[in-house]
Amino acid sequence: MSEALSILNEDDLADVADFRGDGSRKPYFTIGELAKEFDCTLRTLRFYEDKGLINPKRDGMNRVYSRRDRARLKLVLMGKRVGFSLTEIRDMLDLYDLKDGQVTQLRVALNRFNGQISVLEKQRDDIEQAIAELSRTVAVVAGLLRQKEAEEAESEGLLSAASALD
Amino acid sequence: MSEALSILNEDDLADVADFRGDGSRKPYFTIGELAKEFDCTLRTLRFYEDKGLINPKRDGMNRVYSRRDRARLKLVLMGKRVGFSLTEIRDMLDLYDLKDGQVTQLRVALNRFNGQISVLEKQRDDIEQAIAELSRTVAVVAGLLRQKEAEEAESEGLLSAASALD
DNA sequence: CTTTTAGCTTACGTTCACGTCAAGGTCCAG
DNA sequence: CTGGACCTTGACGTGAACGTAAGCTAAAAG
Repeated sequence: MSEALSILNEDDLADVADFRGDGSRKPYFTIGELAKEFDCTLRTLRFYEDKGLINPKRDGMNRVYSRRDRARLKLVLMGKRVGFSLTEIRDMLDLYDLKDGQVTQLRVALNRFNGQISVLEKQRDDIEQAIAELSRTVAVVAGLLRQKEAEEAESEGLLSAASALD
Repeated sequence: MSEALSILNEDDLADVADFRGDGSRKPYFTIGELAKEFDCTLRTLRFYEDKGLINPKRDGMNRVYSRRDRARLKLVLMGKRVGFSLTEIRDMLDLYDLKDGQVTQLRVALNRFNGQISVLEKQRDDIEQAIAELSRTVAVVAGLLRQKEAEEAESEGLLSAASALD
């Protein structure tokens, strides 16, 4: 089992992003620690292992998670938040450790990476559109609210229906 | 059944975004038309109706979708792409047609809108991070590939099995 | 007039992503 | 040495989001 090329290992990626001021630089984690840190259940972590998303070592029976495992988990949860399935996430993670440096393999990987990027860009645009829409609506509602509040303060009388757009 | 206030109806929102040069300004759609347009199944549309996401009128037995229904469907699919559950989406859609103009209701709605906005912003940031990460990786892999190709061109030795696309 | 097309309802099946017991192993404090 | 705390592997259950098949109606097309 050649541990392969591993272009960029997640240690680097996540450890950079996750630089901690405090001195907690633990190299290994138990399943319970990770579950608590990322607010998921033990079952979930075992399930992810079952699906090949994480590969913790063993100390006897017990799972031992490296920083790499932890970083991968982080990516998994990120992926989930933005709507990817676990299998999609596994495929994406697998791209990170290509099994060899064959030229054709690299080409395939590149294509898939780029594909993934455009998917993500589309997704981001969708979200931005949604944000814009919501913001506009917020503005309108806020205006309406101020108006209502003014009315309410002014006349303590009857309420008439004020609008009907359709 | 007072059809209520409906602060911003989706007609406006989506019709703006969806301004078509051609003159196809159909006011009503069949289930099949919508299914084809948005590339989903009839079952899906009926399912969404069951879940209260869309409310087509009926012509006898047959469903008749208005532009409003169509716009809502669009929002549903957008929501799905960015990882929301159908119930979350329904809640968000419900915010669009508030049942009355009570001040407290408006306040509640405003809060939920703003909450939704920050969720979306977080999501967008996640995605942007992922894109950045992937782009960096692409750069690295592309460099590696160029290097490999150069090596290969240099020594015209043996042809080892070059492909295996499983 | 039959067949195709499009739609309907009812209802069971499926996949994903876990939840929830059940039944037990290991180690440490009291 | 006994009770927690923490871990293990099954295995069945569950909610979400549909798929799929069966059997019916109504209209259009050949």
